[in-house]
Amino acid sequence: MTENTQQRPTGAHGEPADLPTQYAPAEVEGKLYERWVERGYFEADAASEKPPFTVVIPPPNVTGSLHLGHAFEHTLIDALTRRKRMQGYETLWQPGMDHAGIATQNVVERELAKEGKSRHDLGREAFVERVWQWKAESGGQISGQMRRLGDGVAWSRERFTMDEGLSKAVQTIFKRLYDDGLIYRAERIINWCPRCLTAISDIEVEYADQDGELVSIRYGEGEDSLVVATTRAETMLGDTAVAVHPEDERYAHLVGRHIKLPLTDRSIPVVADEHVDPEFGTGAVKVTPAHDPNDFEIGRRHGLPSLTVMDDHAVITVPGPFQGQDRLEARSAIVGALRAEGRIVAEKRPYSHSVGHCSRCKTTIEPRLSLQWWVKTGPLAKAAGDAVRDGRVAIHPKEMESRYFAWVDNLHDWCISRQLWWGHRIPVWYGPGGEVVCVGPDEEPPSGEGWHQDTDVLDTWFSSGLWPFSTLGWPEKTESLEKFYPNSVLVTGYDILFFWVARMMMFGLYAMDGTPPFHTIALHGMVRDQFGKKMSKSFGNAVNPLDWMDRYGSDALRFTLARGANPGVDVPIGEDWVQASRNFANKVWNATRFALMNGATVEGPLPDAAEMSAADRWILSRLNTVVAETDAYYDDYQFAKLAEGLYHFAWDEVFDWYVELSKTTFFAGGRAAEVSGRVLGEVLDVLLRLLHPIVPFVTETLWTTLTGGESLVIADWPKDSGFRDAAAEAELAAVQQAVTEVRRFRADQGLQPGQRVPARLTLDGTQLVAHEVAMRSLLRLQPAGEGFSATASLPVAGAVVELDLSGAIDFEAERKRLNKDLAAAEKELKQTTAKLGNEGFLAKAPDHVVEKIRERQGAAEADISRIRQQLERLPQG
RNA sequence: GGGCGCAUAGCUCAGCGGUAGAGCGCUUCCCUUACAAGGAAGAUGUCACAGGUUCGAUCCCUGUUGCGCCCACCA
Repeated sequence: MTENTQQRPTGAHGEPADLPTQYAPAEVEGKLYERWVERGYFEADAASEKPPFTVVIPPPNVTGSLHLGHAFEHTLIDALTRRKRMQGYETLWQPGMDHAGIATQNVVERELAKEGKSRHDLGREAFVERVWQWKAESGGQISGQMRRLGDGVAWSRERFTMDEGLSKAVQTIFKRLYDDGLIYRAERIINWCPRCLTAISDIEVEYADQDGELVSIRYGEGEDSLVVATTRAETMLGDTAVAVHPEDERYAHLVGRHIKLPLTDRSIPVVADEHVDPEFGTGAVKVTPAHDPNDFEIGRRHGLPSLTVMDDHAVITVPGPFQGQDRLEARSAIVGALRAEGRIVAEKRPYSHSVGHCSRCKTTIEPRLSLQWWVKTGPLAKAAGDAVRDGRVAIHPKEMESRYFAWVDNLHDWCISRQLWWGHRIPVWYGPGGEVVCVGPDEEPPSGEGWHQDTDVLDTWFSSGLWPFSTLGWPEKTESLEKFYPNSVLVTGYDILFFWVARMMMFGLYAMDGTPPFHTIALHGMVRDQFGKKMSKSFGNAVNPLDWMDRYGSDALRFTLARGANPGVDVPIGEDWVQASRNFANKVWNATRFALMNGATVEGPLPDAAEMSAADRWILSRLNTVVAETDAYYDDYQFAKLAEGLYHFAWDEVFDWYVELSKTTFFAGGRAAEVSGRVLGEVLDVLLRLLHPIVPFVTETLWTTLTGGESLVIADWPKDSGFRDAAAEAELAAVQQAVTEVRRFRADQGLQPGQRVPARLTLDGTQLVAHEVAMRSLLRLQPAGEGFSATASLPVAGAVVELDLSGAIDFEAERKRLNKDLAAAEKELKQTTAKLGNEGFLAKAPDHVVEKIRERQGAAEADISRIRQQLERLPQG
C-alpha cells in the first residue's frame, strides 16, 4: 500500500471511486472465500434438476502440506468446475484425503524415532491411534491451504479413505473380487523392502542404474564344473540348480547331473531351460528360486526346491560362517571365501546394472519368496484398456494413451497385501483347522477358539482406486451416486497414470457394471522451477504455495499456473512470473476503476450498433470472438492458451487501445460517452466473467462493484452473441497502425512523449476520418495554427499527417530512418516480385495467399516512391 | 533392450507449410489526473545438424547429434 491509497481519486462525475489505486489481495480473499462457503455456492445437490458435472480431487496424502504441484492441479480443477457452475451445471468438486498407508506410517515412525521409540514399543493399536492424531493435524493444514487457493469444493462431502463408509466400500469390493476368484493368496517372488518391512507392488519399485560388480564363480569340480556370473553373490547360498540352454553343446554333458555348490555341502542339478541366453556371459546361470523372479520360474518348471537365505531385514539365516551378516556384508565375505578357495575365475569387474529401490525410502529391494494377497488383473486390465480403445474414455493429451496401453496390456498380478499397521485390514479370517473365510462388510467374522484375522493391510491404492464412487456412498445406492457417477473428467498428473488412474479404471468398470469412472482423463505435467528443474525439498528449490500467495495473492499464483498449463507438459514456474500475474491482476483492477470513474455501466440494454463508434463496435466484435475462443480452449483443456488469450485481449486490446481511444469520448461527455460507457461496462462485465474461473477473487471484487450482482460464482457464463464487425476491426487496425507509426516517427526524432507538436491531419476519405480527435490526443498533436509550416509529412493508411517540427527536427536522424525504411521496402519488393514471378507458386498457392503477396508488393512499391520523395525534400546537411 | 517426447530471442516456453511469437530480462524516453505493479518506442533469432518432399519448410519425411521421460524378470 502506498500513500496514494488514502487519496481517493475523483471520477468524471465528481464522485469518489470506491476502489484504492492498488489491488490488495489479502484484504479480500479470506472474506470472499468464507462468504462463498457460507452461502453454500460450492455444495452439490443430488436432487437438482441441473445436469451434473463431477470432478474428484486427487486425494492428497495426509502426510503433510500441499506443494506447488497441488496448487497447480487445484487451479485447473477449480477453473473447470467454476466455469461449469456458471454454465448452469450442478457441479461437484469432491474433496478429501488419502490415508497413504506406507507413506504416512513412515512419517509417524520417524516422529516416534525422535522420541527414541519404535512402533513396536507402542503396539499396533496405540500406534494406529497415534497416526489418527497426526492425520487430524496435517489434514487441517491441507484444507487451510485449499481455502487460501480458493478451491470451490463441496466441504460438507469431504471424505477420507479410512472413513467408515469408504472402509465398507473396500471390504465390499474385496469380497466381490474374492468370490469372483479375482483376489487370491499365493506364494510368489515379491519386492521386499527390508527397511519398511513390507512387500510392495511392482510400480512402487524405482529402478536406477547402479555400479555393481559381476563376479565369475566356478561351480563343481574338474570336468564337472562350469562358471556362473552374479552381482548378488550372497544368493548362492540359496542356489538349488544351475541352468544352461538346452541346445548349448558346451554344457550338454552336464545336463541332468549334479555338481557341488561351493561353500556348502550341497550338490545341485544342472538343468536345461529356454530362458537362458547362451550368448550372455558364460551361458550358465545360477538358480536361486527364493530370491529372483526368473529363477523362481525356472525352479517351478523343473520342480526345484526354494531355499530362503535371508530374513525380513535381509540378514543371512543360513547356518554357517555367514549367518547373521547383512546381505552386503555377506556379499563381500562370500566373495572373499570363494577367492580363498580359488573359485573366482576372473577378477570381479565393474558392472552397471539396474537395481530396484523402494519408492518410499530408497532402500534396495530384496526380491523374495513370500505368501501374499494378489489381484488377478487380467480381466480387469482388459476392460480398462478396452474402455479407452473404444473411445468411452478419452485421454488428453492423446500421446499419453500409448503409455496407458503399454501398461494395462502387460500388467502382472497386483500384490495388494502390506505388512503394515496403517491401512485397511484384509477382511480375511483363518480358522484353527486352516479354514480361510473372507468376511463381507455386513457379516460377523467367525468367532471361537483359534480364529484370527489376517494381520496385513491393503495397498493404499486399493482404496484410492474406489475414490470416484466410494466418495458418493457406494456400495449403497445413494442419490449422489446416481447423480454424480460417472465423474465428468479426471484431472491429474501423468505421474500417477498407473498408480491411480488405471486402478480407478479397473475398479470402476468392475464395481459399476461396466461404466467407466470418468469420460475424460486430462493429464497435466509436473511443476518445475524456473530453470526447468524438478522441485524437491532436498535440492532447496521447492516452493510453499502459501509464500507466494501471501506475497502476490492467490489469483496471481493461480493465473501463473494456468498460464503455464500446456496439456501433459511440465510447467516451469518462477517468482518473476507470479509477479507478472500480480501485475495483470492490478491492471484489471485499475482499468475497472477507471471505467467506474467514467460512467461505465451495465444498466440498460446495449445501445444500437448504429449509435456506437467504430471503436465500440470493434471491441464488442473482438469480445465475442474471445468468448468463443475461450470456450473452445476450455473444452480442450488448453488452460495456457485461454489464459494467454484473455491476458492479451484484456491488456493490449481493451486497456491499451479501447480505453485509451475512448478517453476523449468519455471526457467530452454527452450521448457518445453514454454509449461508450455502456459498451465498456459490457466488455468488463464479460471479461470479468471469463477470467473468474482462473482468478476468482479480484474478479469477484470488481464485478460486484461494477454490476451490483450477488456473486460471480453463481453468475452466468458469457455466450457469444454472434456480433461481429469486420469493417470496424479493419478500421481500428488502421488507426492503431497510424498511431504507432507516428509515435515511432516522434521517438526517432527524439521528441519526448509528452511534447506537443502542431500538426495538420488530412484524413478525408480514409478509415481514419472519424478518429482525428482521438489521434490528436494519443499523439499529442496540437491544431495547426498561424504560421504552421509542415516539416515532415507521414502518409499513413491513405491519409497524411503533417507535422511542424521546426526547432525540434533532427534531419540526420530523419535521413537515417528513411534510408532504413527504404532498404526494407526494397527488400520486400524484391521478395514479393520474385514470388509472384514464380509460376509454381501462382499455380499452387491458395488465392488468399497470392492476394496477400500482391498486397504486400503494392504496399512496398508505394512505400518506396513515398520514401524517395521524402528523402528528396529533406534539406541538405 | 523397447517406447514416447524435446531441441525456436539471454532465460522459460508457445507456434507447426506462406515475410518468426509471449512472459521475464535488455536499450531509450516519459511520474501524460485508472494503473511506475504503469505508458510509449526499440534491439535481439543461420527456428540443433545433414539430406529429401514442395512453387515455398521452423513447421512434413529420413538420418545424425544432444537432452528428458516412461517401460523391461539384461544372470
